[in-house]
Amino acid sequence: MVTIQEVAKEAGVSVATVSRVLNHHTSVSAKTRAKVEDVIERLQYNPNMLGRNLRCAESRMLLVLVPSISNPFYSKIVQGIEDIARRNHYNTLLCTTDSDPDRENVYLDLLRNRMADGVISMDPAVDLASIRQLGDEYPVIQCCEYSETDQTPYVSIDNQTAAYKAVKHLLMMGHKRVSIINSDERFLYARLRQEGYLRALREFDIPVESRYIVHTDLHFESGHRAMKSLLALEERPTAVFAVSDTLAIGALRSIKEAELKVPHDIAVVGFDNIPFASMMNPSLTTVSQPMYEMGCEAARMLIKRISSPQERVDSIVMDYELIIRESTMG
Amino acid sequence: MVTIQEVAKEAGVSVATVSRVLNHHTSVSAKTRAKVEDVIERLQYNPNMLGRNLRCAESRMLLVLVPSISNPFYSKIVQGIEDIARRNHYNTLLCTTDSDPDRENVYLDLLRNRMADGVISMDPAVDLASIRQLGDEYPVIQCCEYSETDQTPYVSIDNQTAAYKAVKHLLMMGHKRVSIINSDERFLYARLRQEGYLRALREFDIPVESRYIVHTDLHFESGHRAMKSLLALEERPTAVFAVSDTLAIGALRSIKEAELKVPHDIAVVGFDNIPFASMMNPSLTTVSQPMYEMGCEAARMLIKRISSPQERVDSIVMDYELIIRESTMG
DNA sequence: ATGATTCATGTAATCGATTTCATTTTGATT
DNA sequence: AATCAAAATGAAATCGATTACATGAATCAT
Repeated sequence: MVTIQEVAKEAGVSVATVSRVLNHHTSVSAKTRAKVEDVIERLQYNPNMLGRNLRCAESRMLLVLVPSISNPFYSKIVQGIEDIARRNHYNTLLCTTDSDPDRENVYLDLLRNRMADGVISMDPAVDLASIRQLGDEYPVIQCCEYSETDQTPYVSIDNQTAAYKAVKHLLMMGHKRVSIINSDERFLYARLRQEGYLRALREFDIPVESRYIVHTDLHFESGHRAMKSLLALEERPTAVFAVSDTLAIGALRSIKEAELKVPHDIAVVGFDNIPFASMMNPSLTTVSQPMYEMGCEAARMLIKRISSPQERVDSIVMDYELIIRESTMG
Repeated sequence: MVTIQEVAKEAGVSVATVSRVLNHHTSVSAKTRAKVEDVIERLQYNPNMLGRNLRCAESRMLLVLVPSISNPFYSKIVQGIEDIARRNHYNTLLCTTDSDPDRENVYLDLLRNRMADGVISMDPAVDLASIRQLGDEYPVIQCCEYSETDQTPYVSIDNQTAAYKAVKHLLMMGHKRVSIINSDERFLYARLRQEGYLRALREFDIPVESRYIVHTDLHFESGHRAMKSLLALEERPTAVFAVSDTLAIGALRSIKEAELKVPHDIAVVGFDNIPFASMMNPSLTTVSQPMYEMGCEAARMLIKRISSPQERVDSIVMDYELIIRESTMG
């Protein structure tokens, strides 16, 4: 492996000069610069970042924690993060936690071990207490999911109102028996979206029925199963609000298997507007979050936090949009 | 930040001893070990991996190149890679290239800059010449896509036969006008799958018609558009083989918009068996690759290559399975 | 021509770990 | 108690870069 020393020797200069050339310092004569660059080219020298990073006490890596990359919701966000990161000469370390605190902790060690300069967490199952504590010592940003009580900066949308509007859309179409397929209420977004659901029902004077409220995880199969149980009810719902498109897609499948028609027999609303939502048959009404932009903002916030740790960064609440498609409008 | 020096001083030993404790060397007395571990705990010391890695001339990072993480096909493979990597104390650096050679090259610099110890490339658009060259100097494994001519180890399936079987399945059901929605023939998998398609037609004495062969990229919208143009043909096909589930899903959407029935009017076969395939309406017949296992194997091969560079690693061709669902069987 | 100033370059310390080699300590054997 | 091998520990070199500081050369104003 070619090192800076060999380049220096070959070019007949000191390593300091080579380093200056590498880092585009001004105080190198054009002649020397040319000579060094020539040798670099000829020897095919590539600087060892471990050396540089050790010396500069940075890794130029951003840690990104997602529950899973199978959920396309996250991939757009990650794209935004990556674009901003790359533009600022950071690389991203994308880690899937499967919402497992142990795995999560292994990854957070990368921060403690200086292999990453900061972290963006999108995992709702994150141990919020430990994130808060980590946030005291390291740059941490939360994306989508966050804690209401502590001061870790986050970027998110108004989940409560978004859910409220989605459910209101169903109620305006005359539905009286509206179900919610929710994920675990441990997660803030799940609680908020359920609040939105309840708020809409209240506004339309519709009594809350616990049999219409189901909890599960975010997999297709779970949505499938949840819907199946709802369909088995004596008075089955005529509309369903799923807190994630993946759940809604599973639900659609269940409804089809029961040989019922969407939206005629049952209307379905999802959440996230993943690319598949528009491809479903019927296509899925859903709440669209500005995923790419959320990723960008999260990355910007993190980089700002890293480069000026004393400056405060404000949380951001972004806009969303209810996208009405076939699954609610025949 | 707490360093090994501070731990050493606090514990009243040399840094060498602390290092030995960290690395579980045997020649440390139980008493000293306990004392040091105590201090480590008390000071909340976390070793700086940049220091260690510089010294050990390794980064313990595996670079994984995928065209995009929006395609769920890759996420299962990546899971396999990650599991094996973590088990061997490697972290993975997941990078999306968007099949852009420039971006790809930026990521390969991570290898040259010693921020990664090896790379698994899944990008079919990879510049094969540059990968081969890289393979001479660094540990490189190709996954799914590979080069027939050079010796970079790969893990893949028999794409030609898999495609052949998929198309044969359509022909056996009596279809005479079978179309293929393919991606770019620059890619080996695209060429092989097309060969399989041709082989099946030949076997059934069906003349090849170029209007039934379309090329595009892998996005939904492209499948959607491609299908639309096929439907506009005077004699439209009665069956379609799409070389990717994403294309097939776009095609399904097109067919639905044309108010035709699948499989009654047109049968559709996809490729990859992404999780969405079984959720579609109708559910999608497709070729299932052992994605998770392929990822595992690729990671094992890469790690082997890294730890014993002189030893040869053999390429692996894995099994696949044709999964027949509603989109071909009413 | 001289001293001050700027510019280009080099020397050597430094980042935080590991590891070789030398030295000290321990403990068993006689 | 003396001897010696084995075990435990420490001093210092090392990985490959950056950078503070020193130094020498060139430029400039007077």
